[in-house]
Amino acid sequence: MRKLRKPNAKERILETAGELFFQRGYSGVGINEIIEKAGTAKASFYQHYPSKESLCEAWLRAIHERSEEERSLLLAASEAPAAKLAAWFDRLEEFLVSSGFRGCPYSNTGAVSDESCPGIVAEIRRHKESTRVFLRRLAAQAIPDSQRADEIGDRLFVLYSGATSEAQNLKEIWPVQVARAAAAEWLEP
Amino acid sequence: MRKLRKPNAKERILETAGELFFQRGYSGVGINEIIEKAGTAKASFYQHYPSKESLCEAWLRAIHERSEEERSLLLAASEAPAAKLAAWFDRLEEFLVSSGFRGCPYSNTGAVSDESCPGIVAEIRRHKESTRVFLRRLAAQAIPDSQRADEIGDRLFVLYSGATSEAQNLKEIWPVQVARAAAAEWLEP
DNA sequence: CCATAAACAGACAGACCTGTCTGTAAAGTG
DNA sequence: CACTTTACAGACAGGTCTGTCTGTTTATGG
Repeated sequence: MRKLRKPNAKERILETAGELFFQRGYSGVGINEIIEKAGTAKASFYQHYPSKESLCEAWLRAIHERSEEERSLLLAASEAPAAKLAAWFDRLEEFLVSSGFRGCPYSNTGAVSDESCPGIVAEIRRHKESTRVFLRRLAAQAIPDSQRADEIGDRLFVLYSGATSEAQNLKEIWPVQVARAAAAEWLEP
Repeated sequence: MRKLRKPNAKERILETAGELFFQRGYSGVGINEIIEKAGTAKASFYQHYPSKESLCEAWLRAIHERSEEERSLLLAASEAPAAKLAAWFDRLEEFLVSSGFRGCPYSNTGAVSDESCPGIVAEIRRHKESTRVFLRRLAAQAIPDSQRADEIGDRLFVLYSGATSEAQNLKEIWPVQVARAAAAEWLEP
């Protein structure tokens, strides 16, 4: 029986864990399943990640960085701010539909994490605050009054979160469409 | 050693489980802890509830009925619709603060429940749809055009959900205040 | 007073969990 | 070829989980 050694166990683990955490939740997936699906040994896992919690942090950090890139591109684009916002909601809609309405990875993870996982909680806060900043900047591109722009940005943040959450709970897309319509009204006064 | 028999084991279990499920999440609490804190025997538990899942359903049903009562009272009150809505957000704010920003029990439970728990998922949908209807009715009291009232009711629903969710994630109250301000604007055009 | 229902106590099975450990095999590097 | 790094294989400990089972005790209604 030949034993082939595949490189990049760390990345394979992160990739696999990401899919599983997203689909079934952090608490619903075990290390054993992750390493089995990733095709690695348990010893390899603990060589790269000191614990399951640290793997979760790495996952959240990874998807945070990907979304940060997208947002930078969108902010710098030459479209009208309202069009950018609409495109952003379009992306959310496509994401939710194609992933089976699994909702926001951060909120889902936060629902099962308390003060006993400070690293995870910190990643969630970091991402959420960053989302808030992004939406404030986007609002600022459409609204001259900076105080009003911050207020609208915060509203967009809350609305976006609710759309994601309720699309997940109801397995329906209308919350996103309702949110997009409301957001559009805020950006063209 | 005297063995005292306490009546109403079923209710004590439901009460205790409700607190624990709410504080630490459905998946974070085990039967053993519930019966220990409730002061009952395991056999007593399984005499009343066939499974942990059925206990969770009973819990969600119980808090759903309590909130339905509150909503009926609020809808029937003689205040102005905008005042009712403000009062509703006030209640949400107080609830979140006093409970340590634990968020929405339904959304939290939904984050760790998939198609393997159909009863739980059904309870969540039922409550969320009922919340949507409540807010549509409240909107209808302020907005004559029934189509517009439904649209605003749906927006209120999404906004309310986002406020609850992000207050939980950030452990801050401003999402609720932002949502209340936005909601107020919708109700006085 | 006796029969029955409801609650108690707690052991047990069987599965799963995280994390540790020992040892081996393959690849890269000098 | 020797040496080091990386990955594989899998047993193991120690714990938790749900759910079942046996048997005992208390209260209540007829």
